Amino acid sequence: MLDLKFVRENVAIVEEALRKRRSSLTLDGFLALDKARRERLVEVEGMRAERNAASEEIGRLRREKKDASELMERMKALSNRLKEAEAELPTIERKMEEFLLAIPNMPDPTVPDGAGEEDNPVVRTWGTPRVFSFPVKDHVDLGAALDILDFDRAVKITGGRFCLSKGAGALLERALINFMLDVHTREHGYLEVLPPFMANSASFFGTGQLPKYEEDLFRVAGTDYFLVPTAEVPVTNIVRDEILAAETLPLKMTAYTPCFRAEAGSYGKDTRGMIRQHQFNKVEMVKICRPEESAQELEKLTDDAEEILRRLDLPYRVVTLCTGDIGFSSAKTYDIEVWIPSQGRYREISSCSTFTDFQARRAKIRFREGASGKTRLAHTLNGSGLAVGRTVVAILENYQREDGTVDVPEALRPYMGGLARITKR
RNA sequence: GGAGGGAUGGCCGAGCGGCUGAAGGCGGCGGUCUUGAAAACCGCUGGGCGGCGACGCCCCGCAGGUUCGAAUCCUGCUCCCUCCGCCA
Repeated sequence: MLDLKFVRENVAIVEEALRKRRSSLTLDGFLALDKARRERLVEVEGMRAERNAASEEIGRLRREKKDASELMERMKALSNRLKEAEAELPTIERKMEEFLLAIPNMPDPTVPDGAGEEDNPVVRTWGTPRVFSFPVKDHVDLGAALDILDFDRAVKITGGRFCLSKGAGALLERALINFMLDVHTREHGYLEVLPPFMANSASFFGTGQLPKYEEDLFRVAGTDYFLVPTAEVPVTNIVRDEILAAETLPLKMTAYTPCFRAEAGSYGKDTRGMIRQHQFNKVEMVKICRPEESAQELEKLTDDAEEILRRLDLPYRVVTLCTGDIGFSSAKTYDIEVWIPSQGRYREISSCSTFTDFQARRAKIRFREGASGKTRLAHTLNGSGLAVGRTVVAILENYQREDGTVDVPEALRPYMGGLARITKR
């Protein structure tokens, strides 16, 4: 959510940002609504002030055992008029709220202008895609032949866009989770947390998934709970409605969770394999920091995610999402894309964003400035470190051998009981 | 699931319907004292909205209601705690 005052005073700038985001939203009517609200407010508050003063006077009179009945009579009438005047406010305020909640974050000035994915500039590339001397298989064929990925059984158990991992496949998934968490906690200074895998609607409002993106979520029937689509939701909301001490910042947390996404509107996209699933594992990194630090923290966060790929020796590149491709709550996002041999292209495996104070304002995440004692909104950031399912895809495909077996990356072997190669049982 | 008890500021904790945005304590900040620190003493110390400002308004779990006036009374909801039952 943007600051109401900022929107009021910078309508042209906000509309320019919306245009750059290729958003169809306009601020038509916003200023009129805001004006109406303030006029009403002045009127109502004036009446309240009068009522408060009179009530005090009545209290004084009664303590002095004097008659206050005439004043009380007058106040009864005022009170009724006040109720009428107040009645319109909630409607206006609800409309204002809807307006504000629908406005996406302002893109950072360094975010390049562009319409979509194809306009995202490449920031850097690491590693060289391996040249295979044999026809490459994709992870579905590799996984089926090795009997470590079973999509058919998953369909029977649940349905499409689910996966059943078995044997070395399940072990690989578990090893990756442990490996990623260990690197982030032991070497990058993050605190490991294991949050609930469901969160209430207040939390989803806090990080911006609600009210706009409910159709992407799985709701637990008959409750106010939704399955988490990313650990960002439960972990960022750890500090919702809190005023943090400045010296505790930056807060750096990492969490493993499964992620549940309805993937509405992605029919026909990535239907094969485990690139796009309703449920996938992910290790997430979340930071809460001072506004002055957030730009630098985004760079570090992105590097923390890249480090995992470097350790796994998987070729990747980093792109900056352009204004047309950036997420609703994000001010700036780097996507890390890993090389997928079967597709001959890079695919997103991590998304690292700074939300500036956009989430913090919604979730009321503040900190107390040591010097002034003033409370300020914190900045929030998060990034995948990494999406585990897609890492499995990348490893199977990049480390495949001609005979259909798959080498285990050096860094993972200690996590897999020393296993150096995945072969059919 | 059944029966009780509770929800007040950064924390603990008072609060007959008017003098309570809220006693008192702790913590924090500033000062006196001290070579320095501690102790002692003094003062300050919640969040938000509107206004250039003086100032005004809102907030005692949430939402309604009663009343001239609600932290205090009433209704509904949410959450927490204790005991019993069930259960990984």
